[in-house]
Amino acid sequence: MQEPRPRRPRIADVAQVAGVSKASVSFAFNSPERLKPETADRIRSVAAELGYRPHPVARMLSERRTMTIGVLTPQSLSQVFANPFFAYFAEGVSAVTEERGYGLLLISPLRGSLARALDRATVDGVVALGLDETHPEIEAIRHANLPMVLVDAPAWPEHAAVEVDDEAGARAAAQHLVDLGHRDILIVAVEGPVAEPEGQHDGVMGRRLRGYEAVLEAAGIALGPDAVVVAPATFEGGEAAFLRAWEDGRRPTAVLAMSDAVAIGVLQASRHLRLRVPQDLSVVGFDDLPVGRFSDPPLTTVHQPVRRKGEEAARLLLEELAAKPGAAAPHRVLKTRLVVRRSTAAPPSVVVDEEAPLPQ
Amino acid sequence: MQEPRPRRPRIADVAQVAGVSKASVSFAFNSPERLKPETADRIRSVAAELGYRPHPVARMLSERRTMTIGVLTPQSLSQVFANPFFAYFAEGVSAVTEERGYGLLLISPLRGSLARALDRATVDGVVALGLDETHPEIEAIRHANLPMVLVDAPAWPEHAAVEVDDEAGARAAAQHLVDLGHRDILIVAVEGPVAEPEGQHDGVMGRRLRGYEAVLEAAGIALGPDAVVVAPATFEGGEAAFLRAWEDGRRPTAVLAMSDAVAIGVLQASRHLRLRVPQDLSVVGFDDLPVGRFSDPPLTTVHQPVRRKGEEAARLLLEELAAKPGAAAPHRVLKTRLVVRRSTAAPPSVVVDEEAPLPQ
DNA sequence: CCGGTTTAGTGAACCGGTTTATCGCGCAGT
DNA sequence: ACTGCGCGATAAACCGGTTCACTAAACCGG
Repeated sequence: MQEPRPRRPRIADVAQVAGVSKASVSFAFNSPERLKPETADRIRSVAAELGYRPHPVARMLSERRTMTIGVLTPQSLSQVFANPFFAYFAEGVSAVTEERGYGLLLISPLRGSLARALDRATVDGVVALGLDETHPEIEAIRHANLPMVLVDAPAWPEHAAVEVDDEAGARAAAQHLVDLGHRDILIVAVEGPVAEPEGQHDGVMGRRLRGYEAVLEAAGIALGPDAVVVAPATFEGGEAAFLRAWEDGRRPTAVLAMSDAVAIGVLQASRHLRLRVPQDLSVVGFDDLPVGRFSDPPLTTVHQPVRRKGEEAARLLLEELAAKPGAAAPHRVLKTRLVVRRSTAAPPSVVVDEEAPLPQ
Repeated sequence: MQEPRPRRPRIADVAQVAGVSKASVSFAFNSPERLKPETADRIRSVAAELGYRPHPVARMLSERRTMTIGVLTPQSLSQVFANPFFAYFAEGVSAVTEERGYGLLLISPLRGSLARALDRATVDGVVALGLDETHPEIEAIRHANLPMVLVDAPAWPEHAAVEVDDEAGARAAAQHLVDLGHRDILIVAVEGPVAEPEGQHDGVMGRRLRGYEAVLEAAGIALGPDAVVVAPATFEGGEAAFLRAWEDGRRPTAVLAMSDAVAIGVLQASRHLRLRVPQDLSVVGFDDLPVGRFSDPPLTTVHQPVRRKGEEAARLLLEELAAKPGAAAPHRVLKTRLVVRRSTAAPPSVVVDEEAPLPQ
């Protein structure tokens, strides 16, 4: 049994019943000081009686703002949510949008097109996560001409941006393994939104890869063709990728994973394979998500301030919305830092050496 | 340097430049068959030149639909995102909304009021997650008179609902521990959106608690005043709650956790305390989130189809939107099922008995 | 009693689209 | 020559609010 949804009362209905003009009804809600208190009260009580609520879309149209901001992702939402990174990031942006009274709209490709989704999105501005310069619709998106702050994307000058020193973080991770004595290291990259053109990695993952490579090459470690495998940025993805590499005959002593989710998948895979971490295999992640503290062993990883990245991006966007146009677009680069927990150690052979002491 | 954001071209501008009426411009986009092909082309090219995109809010207003649906949560978004359950659920709803061309708006309390947030939300319908009958604003929310499907909430008849047999799931979990021989079991409940009135637990957590209690009491296990502790539904929450219980002198042989996130926190706490799971402590979770497969040991838990719950809810909502009003409100109850992995075993004393064989 | 300022409230324009009813026109049929 | 029809396009109403400019009445001191 469904009560027949009655036509929604509009402002004119309230006005008529209360015997006032539309304007007065509007004032009763938005500028009560312009009305005699008892008039305002009467209008409000009529409104309540009729069950009137201002139509949010109409309000948006005339106020010329939506009071909602969008989070744009080039992947489909089900992919996005499968990566715990996103929830943590969203925690950050929602913390500030919520406090400032903004709603949050998720924007993902609509029938294959991100530009189309953006066109349909009723937002005052957008924080774009991982929107690569090479995205096929980049021109259309730029064209939308919305206030936008870019996160984890090669900055282009007219928009504010917040990113992280990925390359330095990657170097720290690689250096840590090299210092421990590892020479055979498997890199597990994560798939971007779209396959990046081979050889011209410019996104976050490209930068991390460059960091890894720089250190390994400096240490005289050659990177064979099977040095890097890619996986979706999920637990399952990491697990499958490592098992696949193992089946292909790879026997690394350490893994550099480009995300914690993937790293935890690798941890699980190594359990299947009866490899002890860190004795038989070292694993280092990237991101430092909360879940990394709760894995066994706790994950050595590159910390980046994911939640703060979200907050910062939201903050920059809201500032841009408040500012008169023409202001400079700030560009923040946050720091990364290696946090060593328990998933890394010297490689097996070195351990053996230590156990059977040799002449120094 | 910001190019001075020029006034956004509107339909009238395009009409004027193209030398046609507003209606024709509209038709060029929405009903091209009503125009001579070359006219439509010309209009579209003028539009492209001017960088015209139909204003989404205006479009919503006149089409009288927003093509977006809301996900409503009584907690703040930063809390919501901290619980991996939500991401998994959202994965489900976004999978179907996305496929059907709907956008997704997150609705959480606005300056303390969920009703206010709902009033400002431009959505065609809402899936409400964990909206309790006892919510202080329940009347106002009902009043919004929006198509709504309730998830994990005591159903009220005029709305579609999808839930899960929480009590049966809880019973299965408790029975599993009892069968293994546990007698001293700590229950870790999770905090709802608002503190539920003591003694009158009607929400999901209340039902789970009833399931646990029924089995334990049937097994002759008395529940002391310190039998249940509560925690936020996060890794950290579970960890802290167990450590606190331990400090208070509790020494259970098993833990019934009302969520996987909490259970994984307990796993971590037990590592700190040098308790081996499952030898010294058994842990069973609830939800069966992906992360549970990746913990060490993999988590014994009550499976509920979280992702499918999201899909189902979204599907019901979209059906309601398409249907003429007056249709019955379906009410789905999905099944739970215990999945035994490696975090549960007989309690320590029993293990000792087995190691030192006794007369059968 | 008068001119000027407040106060309370109104009418109409506006936000930017979609859609319905209508209209002018060229053409075929009688 | 007149009618009817279909095509292509349009004018105007509508969606449901906010706000600007204005007015009528009440209030004020001199």
